[in-house]
Amino acid sequence: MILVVDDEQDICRILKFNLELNGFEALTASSAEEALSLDLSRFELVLLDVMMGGISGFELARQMRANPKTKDIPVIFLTAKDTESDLVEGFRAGADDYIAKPFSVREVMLRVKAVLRRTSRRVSGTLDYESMSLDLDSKTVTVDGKQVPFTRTEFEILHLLLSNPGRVYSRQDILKIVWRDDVLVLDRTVDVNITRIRKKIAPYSRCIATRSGYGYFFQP
Amino acid sequence: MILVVDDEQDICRILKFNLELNGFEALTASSAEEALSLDLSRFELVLLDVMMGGISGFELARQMRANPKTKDIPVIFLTAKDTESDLVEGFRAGADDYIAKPFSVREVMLRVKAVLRRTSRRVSGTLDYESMSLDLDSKTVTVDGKQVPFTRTEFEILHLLLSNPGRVYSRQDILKIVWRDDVLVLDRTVDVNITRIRKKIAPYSRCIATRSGYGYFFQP
DNA sequence: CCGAAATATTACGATTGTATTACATTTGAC
DNA sequence: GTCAAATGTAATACAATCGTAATATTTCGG
Repeated sequence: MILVVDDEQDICRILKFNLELNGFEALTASSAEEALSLDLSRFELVLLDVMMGGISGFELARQMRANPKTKDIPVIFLTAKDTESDLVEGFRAGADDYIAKPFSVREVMLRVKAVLRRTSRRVSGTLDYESMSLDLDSKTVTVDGKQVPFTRTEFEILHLLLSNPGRVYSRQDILKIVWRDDVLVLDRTVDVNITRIRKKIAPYSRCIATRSGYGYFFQP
Repeated sequence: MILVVDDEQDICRILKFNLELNGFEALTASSAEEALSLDLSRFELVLLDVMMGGISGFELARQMRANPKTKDIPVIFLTAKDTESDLVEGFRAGADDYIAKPFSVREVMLRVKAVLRRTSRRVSGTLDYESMSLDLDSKTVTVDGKQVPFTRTEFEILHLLLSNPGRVYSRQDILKIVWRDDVLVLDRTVDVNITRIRKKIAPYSRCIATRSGYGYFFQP
């Protein structure tokens, strides 16, 4: 789900329409205040206008960064201003990208996809939960000090879930991120892999939780 | 120290700012000519725009490869062009990676880290594991006090794997690091060389481990 | 509690990925 | 140029992985 925040209604409409055309879900808000009234943690990405009455886009982004629940959500700024100080301020506020108005819709879509593709999955180091550890360099999983053999697919799924504990990923989300674009696979395949992962991380099976009707998530 | 070469001032500024935010030192140049006026040998990595007035990024990379002092400095190309032939020319000119514009800043940072991690190999001294020793100066391998004849390719691969025990290197990683940039070789070639290495280090064969779907790594 | 829908589990065959061998081509020393 | 070593490719054998379908179990809404 993508959130568009802009005080120009037309821009909100155009972006929402095109995002949906590209297979994304989208919601709009016409001010930072309206955005703040929403549960921001459920968005995967925020497209954010800088110049708005009331709270500015920069300020909203800063507030998002300050909140643990939203600090990792990527933000792309939309702005007519493109002077150096604004760019710097934008990135200081935590921009993942920057698009100057007037923009082409096509360019926005490209950048959205580019940012989402890399969203919040670390590529190096380890992810830990209690005595379970996932090493991104050696691509190994350790439970209670014992190394557990994981296949590539299983590893990638656990990596994804563990990257955002508590966040629910639909089967489609998981398919989009873990599987390559060109392979076509059934939703049910995810279930099977979840079962395999649960079996392998035995003591923590219940940490891979199911949200019936929605998908899966890692439950600390 | 990382050098950013791009004729768009904004891009230079954004990248410099974010590199510094990520703990790197960075310098910028707005043309290949300006870059050449610097002492390139002190940089660990160069982010290089392809399309620039005057000397192109490709040409600058070629000149760097021709100079023994700079030939091993990794280069990441930034480019709006993304057709296959450009990719081929890029890698021929010595690219370690390739980022198409528009890019997300987060992605650039990830790739910078990835390239630096890949290329951080010691060049002198010895690498030891139990009774196996790899001498980087004489380029010889010794197992149980006996010198084992290694070919150049085999030596380089073992060197790489032994540089980061436990870290998984994909076949593409290995190809990029061990083979010359202008040589085009199949992934499967790596398999064959791994087999040859395993045979030669007999007692430690199983230390060269396979991570199916990912690549190979040295297992202490 | 009941039925329907969603999820879990299992087994198995197809697919993909890896190992090994043999062979052809290239390289380099003499 | 010749020979031997080096090295990439292709062919084949082998093994692991992964997706599907069939079946069991759980969850959800009333």
